Amino acid sequence: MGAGDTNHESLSLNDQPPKIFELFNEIGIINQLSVALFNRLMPDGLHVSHFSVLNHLVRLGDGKTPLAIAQAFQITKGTMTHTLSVLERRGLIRLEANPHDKRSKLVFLTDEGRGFRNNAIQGLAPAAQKLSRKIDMEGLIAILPELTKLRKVLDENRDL
Amino acid sequence: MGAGDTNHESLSLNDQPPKIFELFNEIGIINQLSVALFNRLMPDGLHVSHFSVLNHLVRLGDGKTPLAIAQAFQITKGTMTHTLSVLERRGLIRLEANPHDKRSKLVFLTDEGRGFRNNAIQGLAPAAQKLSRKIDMEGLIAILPELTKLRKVLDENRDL
DNA sequence: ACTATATTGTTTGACGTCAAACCAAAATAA
DNA sequence: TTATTTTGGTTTGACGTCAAACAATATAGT
Repeated sequence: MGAGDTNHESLSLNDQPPKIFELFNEIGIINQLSVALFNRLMPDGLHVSHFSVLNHLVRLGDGKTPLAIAQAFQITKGTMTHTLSVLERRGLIRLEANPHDKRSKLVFLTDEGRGFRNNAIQGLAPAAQKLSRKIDMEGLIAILPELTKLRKVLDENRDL
Repeated sequence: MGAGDTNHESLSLNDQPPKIFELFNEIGIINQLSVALFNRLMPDGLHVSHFSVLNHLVRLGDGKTPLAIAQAFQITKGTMTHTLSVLERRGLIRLEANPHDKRSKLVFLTDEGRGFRNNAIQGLAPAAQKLSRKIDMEGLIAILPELTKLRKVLDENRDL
């Protein structure tokens, strides 16, 4: 064993970073590059987070509460307040009072919101095509379950 | 085939999201949760991005240019300017003129910077321990090469 | 040498994100 | 019913991140 090797599995001061850090690092870079790419492809200077919300409402139906949407994306409710305010300012959603709970609101898509979502999908298509030709889909689909497992562990351990 | 199914592989308006989007989504959530976790564990309100820079300089040696560091982390040079300004304000690095190129600077660690990095590692250790007991390391290490491949493809296609 | 082009770093402006403090309404307990 | 606690949403303040425009220096081409 090398000098300074401490024989427990934590990150000791001299070690090379353990594989798990490498993994988080790789995931971080993939996230940055893919989000930056998506953002560049979004119309009107909007971001993938806006698209995600609109897409969510189209696919699962609107009339959801802000909190429910925040939880679906694992972001804080404060962040969702902010995202929704941008969407509302641009006229892509409408916020209404929740008749069953005066603390809360319900989010509805406007026609413009649906339109934006469809445009964004159109705009994404060419890049998705090009990318899909260079990517090993098989291999990536194969690792998806492993990532899902990791996500669940992290989700269950937010209080570490 | 269902009505509206268009039979090309792009994201059509009625499809469920293709697997590749699911993958990016899962990666995004893992990134958010892990970064938020790391940030919470960092001393003095600093963030994992600051730690990453200091750690990079310890492991690979300081006296690098800001641009070189930015490229190592795949972030823009503007972002690096900002990160370095925080580190400098806190006295964790020192910026010097580059004698070989008057446009450029060199980044050096201070003793405080090394200290911060070591503290951060200490602080990380307990959480890393707990997490490592709940994580399937084997499985994750196995998927690392697949992620690396994806990262490289994205990196080579920033201009999509 | 001189001009045109490329590169390093900074600035600006718009978004994202979190954690923590805060308010109002609802749910629960006393 | 009244008091206490919990919950949905907003606000604040500090960071991250990008793209685009800019200044200063370096390099290449002629």
